[in-house]
Amino acid sequence: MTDHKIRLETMIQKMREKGCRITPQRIAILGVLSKSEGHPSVESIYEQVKEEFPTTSLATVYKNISMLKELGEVLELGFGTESSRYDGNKPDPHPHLICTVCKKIIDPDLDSLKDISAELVDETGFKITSHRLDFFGICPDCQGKQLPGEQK
Amino acid sequence: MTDHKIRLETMIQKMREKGCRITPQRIAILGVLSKSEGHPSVESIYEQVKEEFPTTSLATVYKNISMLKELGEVLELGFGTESSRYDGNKPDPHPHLICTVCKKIIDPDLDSLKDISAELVDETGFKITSHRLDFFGICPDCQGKQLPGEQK
DNA sequence: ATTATTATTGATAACAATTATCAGGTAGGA
DNA sequence: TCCTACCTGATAATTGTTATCAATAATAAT
Repeated sequence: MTDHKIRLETMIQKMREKGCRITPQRIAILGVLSKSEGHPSVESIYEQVKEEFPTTSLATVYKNISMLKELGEVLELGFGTESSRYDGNKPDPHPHLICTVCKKIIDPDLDSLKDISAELVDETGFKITSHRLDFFGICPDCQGKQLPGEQK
Repeated sequence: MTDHKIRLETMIQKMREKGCRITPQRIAILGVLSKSEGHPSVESIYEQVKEEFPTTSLATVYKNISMLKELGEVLELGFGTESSRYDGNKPDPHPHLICTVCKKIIDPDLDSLKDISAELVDETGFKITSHRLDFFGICPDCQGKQLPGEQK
């Protein structure tokens, strides 16, 4: 069984436990989330689900994602006015590296975060519940595409 | 001369250099930004400016902040759907610690970030231009206010 | 100081992502 | 199979922010 199949089953199980009904649209949305590597937007999920269920409404996608957020099964990455991106495979906070040109988002390996977090608790007395760490830059691909001499 | 006076003069000077006109409303907005410690929202800046200039429009506040962002003189902290908060005193990216109860934002001291950033460049080949690091939690004050036995 | 130019202001309309509403449909238990 | 509550789909409402535009006022030139 592939990773994304396992992840899909896990999400379906979580929903069942909460007494949610398992509809075909819901499975399709969970499916897209479990199989995508690239932190899709709602719009992107919507487009993919519509291939299978052409009558699907955008509202349905939003409602399901909202439910998954409450269940802690999806991580939302909001970016100001731009539409949010979602991670259905690693729902716990982790660092992201975002290309500001092509909007690609990748998960770098960084484990020095825990130390920082512990340091903060000592310093401030906060009870830390979550965090968000994003690095913005230009990926190797997009650096190559830049015209010579072009700045930015 | 106080710190915030110096900061105010710096911002006015930056504006002049860009050929911007120095209006009373503009000075008032810069004044609020330079003197506030608590990362104000647009709404909060608006309220403060209106005390001095009651006819001020919200649009004017937005336009001035937008201009300051372009000049690199103010740091915007967006939080999804909630309204953004602004730092006019430390416009370069730095970590924040946010109380999810009272919405207070403080600037903790953390300098291990540079190492992480350098590590990322090596690993991924990205050209990193900026970053964002936020910790969410409950501040000592709000921990005290929680009712005994109350969770979350 | 007066005038001309043009950025800025203030009021409001427009916008875009997300959320709420609600009638009709359907999953899942009796 | 039938019931009932949840879910879907279509669309209206919401909210923070941006665009529009006529009137105003800051600056440079006279």
